[in-house]
Amino acid sequence: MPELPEVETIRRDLAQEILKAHIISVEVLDVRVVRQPVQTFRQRIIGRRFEDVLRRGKALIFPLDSDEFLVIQPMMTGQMVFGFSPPRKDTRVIFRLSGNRALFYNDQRTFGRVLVVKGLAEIGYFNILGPEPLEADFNVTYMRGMFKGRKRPVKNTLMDHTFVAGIGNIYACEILYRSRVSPKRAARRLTGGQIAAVHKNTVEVLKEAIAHRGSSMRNYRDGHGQEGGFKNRIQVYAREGQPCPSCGAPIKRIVQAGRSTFYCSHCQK
DNA sequence: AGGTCGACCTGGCAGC
DNA sequence: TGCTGCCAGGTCGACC
Repeated sequence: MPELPEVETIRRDLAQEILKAHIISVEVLDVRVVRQPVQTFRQRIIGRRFEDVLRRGKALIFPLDSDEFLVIQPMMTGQMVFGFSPPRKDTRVIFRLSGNRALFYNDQRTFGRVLVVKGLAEIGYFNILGPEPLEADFNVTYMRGMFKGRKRPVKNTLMDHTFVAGIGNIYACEILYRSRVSPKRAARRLTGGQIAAVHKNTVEVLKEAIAHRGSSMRNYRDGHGQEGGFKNRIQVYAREGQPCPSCGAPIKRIVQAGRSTFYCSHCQK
């Protein structure tokens, strides 16, 4: 599901709609996504007001006027959609807001996590997460250090959120394609030039994907339920057998650490 | 200690 | 129209 560009798009959409909105009531339609006792969750969220909408890695953070935080990790298929629409089959939580508005947490596979915490440190994810790739501390020097001595493939390293936050399977594939670096190459075997290219393309691809409101391959929808436009700019992900945009050779699919990787074996070395 | 592998789930799609 | 098997934007604990 959503990687950094998608979660950032949702964040921006919701920030336009729900700031200062009061949560009138909450309907938990599927208790599995609420990662704390539902009674506790309801007590701590009902009557509160949204003060902001933040993002860290692939998680949405909603500071509340109680100084607590509503945290949502959409995982593979979670959506956070603002509107007036009726619930869907995969709607798991409905936040009823003032003005007859609502926020729908939809999640086909129910891997997502919804909960209220006093501090973000209560959630393990935030404690192990690496730097934000669009912040200044994620520079070439940092990337050199993160690849140094790593035997594992560069693709797996890029997707490891303890090294850098927010990069998932789609963007790892696209970043390496643009960098002309093989996903199978051991991270420690990248040349200085390749590291610089991967760093530059990480920043560029993520920024471009945000500008196009993310990639809707299957389930992803933005904060208004619309698809993202970056899907049309994807060059290798989920394109097995189709011609490489650069050389025309068929895009290959391999499996690395249990995840599909798409690349051009002719262009990426 | 670094790195990989199931488990967690529902549903769409290809093939028979 | 089924059925089966495979696949899917993530994370984490178990295990090598």
